[in-house]
Amino acid sequence: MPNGDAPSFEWADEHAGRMGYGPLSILIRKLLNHSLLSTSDQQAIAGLPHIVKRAETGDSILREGDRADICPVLLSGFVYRQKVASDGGRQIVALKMPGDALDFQSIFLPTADHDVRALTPATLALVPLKAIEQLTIASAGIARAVLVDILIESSIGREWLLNIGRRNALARLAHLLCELHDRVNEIASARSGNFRVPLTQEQLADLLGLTPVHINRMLRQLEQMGAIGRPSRSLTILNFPKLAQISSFSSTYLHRNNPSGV
Amino acid sequence: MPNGDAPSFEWADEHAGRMGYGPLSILIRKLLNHSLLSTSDQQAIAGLPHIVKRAETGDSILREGDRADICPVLLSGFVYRQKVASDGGRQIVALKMPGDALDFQSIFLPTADHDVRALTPATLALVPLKAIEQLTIASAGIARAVLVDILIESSIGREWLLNIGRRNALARLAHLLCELHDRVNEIASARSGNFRVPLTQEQLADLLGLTPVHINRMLRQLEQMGAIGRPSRSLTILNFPKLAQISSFSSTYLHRNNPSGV
DNA sequence: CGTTAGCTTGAATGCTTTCAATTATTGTGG
DNA sequence: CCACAATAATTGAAAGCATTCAAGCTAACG
Repeated sequence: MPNGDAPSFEWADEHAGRMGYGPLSILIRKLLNHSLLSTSDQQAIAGLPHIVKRAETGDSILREGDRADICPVLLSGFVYRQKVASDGGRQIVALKMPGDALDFQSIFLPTADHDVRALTPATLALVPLKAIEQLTIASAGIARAVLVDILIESSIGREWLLNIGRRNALARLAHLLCELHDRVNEIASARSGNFRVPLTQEQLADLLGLTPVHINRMLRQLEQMGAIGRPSRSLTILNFPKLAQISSFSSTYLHRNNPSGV
Repeated sequence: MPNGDAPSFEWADEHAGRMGYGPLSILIRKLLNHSLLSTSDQQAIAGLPHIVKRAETGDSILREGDRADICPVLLSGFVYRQKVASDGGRQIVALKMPGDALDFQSIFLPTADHDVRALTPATLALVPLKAIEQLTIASAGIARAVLVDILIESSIGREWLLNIGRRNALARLAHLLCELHDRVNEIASARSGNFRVPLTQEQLADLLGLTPVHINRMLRQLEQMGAIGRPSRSLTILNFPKLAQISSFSSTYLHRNNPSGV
């Protein structure tokens, strides 16, 4: 049982229920970031049957090999996908933000190929896959929005491959922080500086294909450059432009267009 | 102009026109590997308007920043996706095989986030995106098949992240070769050993986040272990089990299920 | 038959890891 | 409220895997 002290990164809660759409309104908001949805589409999503559930840090939400029949939607908190190598080495292969659906994939691919775990305390809406599948069949607009979501995650994955494969440790770390900065600003109303990154050094290492020790040294370097701050045991972005310069960051791969601009 | 000597890896040609479905029959076969398609769905795909075009090794098929209105389908040969870092470093982020559609993404995301280039001489069927989009709207079965294709590519991308992020050079290389072996056997009728890999050492390096020099040394090591052969300037897989053992390869991430087994 | 792209090799360098030990922070229980 | 345990962060030194640099070689192509 968690005590009542919610950690940061619960912005989703600010919006829960807004627009009269209930918990799933955050999913609608997220989809509207890149896709157009008719009022009836939005109502259909809001009306999806679901159970709200709480997950604590580290909890497993989906396991490799599972055959899921529900699709969790992240209402608040952060979550990651991971794969584990035979020698025990772990690689985090995706980070998901509030409003993201975590397992559209299981609609079509029966067995999960990776784990999903809570990065921070999180709240989830568990939606039956059947219900989502029916919605995508009933509405081309919703099908489209779901697909765009999947395509953007793929695009991010490709950028990560470039990041891990071709950048040195410092640039790699800076690049990840830039992406986090941009993605978080997408859901929270943007306040450019200062954002507390909810990742331990070990998690950063598993995200970037490095070791915790080396992450520590690179963080210190970024701190000395004034790019980040590290009050007590946390990590904040202080100078986004500097991070972007170090990593040659360009956000085009995030595909954040206003959908009207089609 | 190419001379008449087709390189290896033109298996697609063996099937062109088979089943009376014309050039796109290979796309249908590929989709049938993982999805069920009604006869009318298959006919609809075969009937897609298209232009057949030839691409030579290294030709650019799609460029980052492009706004494509056609989706190339790979009829024969191999193709890869790449991203380029600001320092010129290149990362190959996907390999595509005959029968694969190369740019479903542009239906929904207007600007390309990566390049697509020919790895070998290749033939393409250029299909108007509009036509594909209409098909996916008209047939839930086709929409599903297209989506599954995208999801499997994503799954492969996640495995690549694990491979590059967490395995050493030798295992990384062995793992890639195992994947190629399996994916090629999926389209050609499987003959387990002996398969000529159409990648230069430089391309292998760009695929695995390594340098050509180190690839060379790792190849020699694999050769000495009897896992691969290197007649003249080419590369063949001799001992798949050995490669699988070196890299702890498991093919589940390829999601090759018979679609009837749903 | 020369040219060229791709492959091979050795030596030196270096980025990152590994190992090992210490310090700091958070949370818990007395 | 303080002591204690547990997790996370920090640091230094040594080792190692992979890169870089530079040169020579080989196969393929025109």
